[in-house]
Amino acid sequence: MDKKEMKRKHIIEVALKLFIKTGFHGTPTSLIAQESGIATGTLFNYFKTKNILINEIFKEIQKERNELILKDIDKEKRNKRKLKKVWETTIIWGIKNPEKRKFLEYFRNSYHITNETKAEVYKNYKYLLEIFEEIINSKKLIVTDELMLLLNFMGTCIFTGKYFEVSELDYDTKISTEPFERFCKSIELTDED
Amino acid sequence: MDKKEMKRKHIIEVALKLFIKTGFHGTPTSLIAQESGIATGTLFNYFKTKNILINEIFKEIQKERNELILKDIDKEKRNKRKLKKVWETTIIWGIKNPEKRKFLEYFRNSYHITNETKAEVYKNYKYLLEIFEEIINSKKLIVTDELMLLLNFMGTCIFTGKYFEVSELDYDTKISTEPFERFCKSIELTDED
DNA sequence: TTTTAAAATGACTGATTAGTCAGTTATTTT
DNA sequence: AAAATAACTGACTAATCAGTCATTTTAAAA
Repeated sequence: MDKKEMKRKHIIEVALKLFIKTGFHGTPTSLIAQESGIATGTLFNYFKTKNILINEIFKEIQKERNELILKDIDKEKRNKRKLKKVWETTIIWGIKNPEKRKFLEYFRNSYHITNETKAEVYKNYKYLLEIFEEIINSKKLIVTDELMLLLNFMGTCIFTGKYFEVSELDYDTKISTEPFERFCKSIELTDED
Repeated sequence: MDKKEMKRKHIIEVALKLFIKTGFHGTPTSLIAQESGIATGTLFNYFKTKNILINEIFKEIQKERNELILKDIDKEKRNKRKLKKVWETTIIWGIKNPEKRKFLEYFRNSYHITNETKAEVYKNYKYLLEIFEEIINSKKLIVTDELMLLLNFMGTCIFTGKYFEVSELDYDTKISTEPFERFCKSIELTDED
């Protein structure tokens, strides 16, 4: 990584922390620059506007998280194991990266994030939809559609992550597996699937 | 309701819409006043600061929603029926009040909401925790604790609400019941419970 | 070493903002 | 009806902010 890219990453890291602490409009660009150890003017050499900056942060985090979740997923043959991998990686990433997780939580629905940025994010869920479609077909489940199943899955997963945050516990496979197994039970997904 | 209270409610309604559209710092108090049909100075007669305003909105919505959910809940004897009531009311309220739902979603975790306000909100979940504690004990479930079960329940419930939002479907008991029944199945909760 | 190009600087600007307050209007009390 | 009180008004202020640009510093090329 060249010097310029390193500096860019550093600014993103600093701005991300400030944004989750005091919000977008609550964080002056002058402060972002100061905390990054650069002049205000320099900040705008790296990101043309403050809006572009927050969108770049969003995309960067989303990309990093998604690549991690999808990594090696195709090595798993069985759908249950695939889901388990997604489940665990999502939760562990959230615990290891509390600030990034919070950033996504805070700004996912905010008006600062452009539709273009949001569209990029939705693409990431395509592979999960396909898995659920397959499960519905093979198990002949009576279920509204794969989107409903995906949302139930994500809901339980995200809120299990929340459990670790609220209870301030370290990650524990046993605790994390429990709600996952309950979800599988509810759609009759076994180790054979 | 007296005139003053009506005006207060009106300002809250206007500000709520603006806040979810352009955020806290993105919404000038002058605009809130203008859209409410009052002078800027008058706004500050009703709410001493902008921060107090957003916290009041938050508390008001949370209270309204919670009272509706808890209404008549004790009329139900069986735990499954109690949960079903919570489930349905939560989702239906969200569909009927998309702006208020969004407001809670956007600002629940934001730094504008004081700890005092947040503490008030957490109290609302006490009755649900008790229900889950009872279920765990009576069913002798192997489960981390009642908080985990509560979060799994809320996660699935909120994301089922999200399903209706994303798919732009009207409320449908059949569609809504499906994921609820799946959740019950996962904890072996039957109509007899 | 000298020249050229790229990167960084920070004082500055034009615009905007939350909240004030002296004065006005509406309402209630005497 | 007059006096007293309460509610409302909006121009104003002191502060803040995103983004600019003329100048300086650093790095690369000749």
